[in-house]
Amino acid sequence: MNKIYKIYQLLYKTYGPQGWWPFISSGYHVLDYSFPKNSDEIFEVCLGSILTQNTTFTSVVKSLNNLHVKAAINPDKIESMDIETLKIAIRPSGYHNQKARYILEFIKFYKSLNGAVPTRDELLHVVGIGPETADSILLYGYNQLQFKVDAYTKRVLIKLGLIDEKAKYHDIKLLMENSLKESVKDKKELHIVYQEFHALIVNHAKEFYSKKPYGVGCFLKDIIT
DNA sequence: AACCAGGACGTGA
DNA sequence: TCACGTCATGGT
Repeated sequence: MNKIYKIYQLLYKTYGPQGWWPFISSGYHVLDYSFPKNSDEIFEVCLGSILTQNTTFTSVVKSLNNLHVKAAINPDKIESMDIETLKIAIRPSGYHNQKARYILEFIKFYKSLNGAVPTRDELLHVVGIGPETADSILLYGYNQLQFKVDAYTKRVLIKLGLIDEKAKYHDIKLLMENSLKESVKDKKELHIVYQEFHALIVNHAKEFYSKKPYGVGCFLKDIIT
């Protein structure tokens, strides 16, 4: 068994299932992987994925609630909104000028899909959608086998000596995906592992990797060596 | 008060 | 390609 999967197992045993993506109407959904249930929830994941760039999800929830009370977690509704109103609604999650534009750019793309599943490459061509946001949308919104790498993932893996400090997004993504594919053969189970793993890393890193020096008290170091 | 949060883009070298 | 500045609000 490879080290990456060992880390997953230890995190899962320690923290349990995370029910990662919270929905405005139904909240977290621990051990229920039947989400998103409809196009409204898919769009909500896309919106949240953009809004959460370099911000905490608690701030994103405030923004999503602001939109929700206007019944505006909907592509047409947002497009027809006054842009200043949109900016005010998403202000809690920061960068409201940029993110308002990103959201409107994404909606144009989203509507052109007509319900189809976007490819990763297509998403990357939308202004405001980088690798992590694309993977977030695909993994949590469209149930695709794309591992989402974030700053915490990199930080933890560097501390454990599993990647180089100069490792790039794609390097880390490949390490995670290849390691997990090797350990988990069932596709549905693998998808669940992708979702839970990212959530578990964030949960763990918030405690042990958010302030310097990183990794103090991190119990993952024990099983790696 | 300084620092960082579930990043992406534009610029110059 | 790559390092660096910028974007903004909220919590610790």
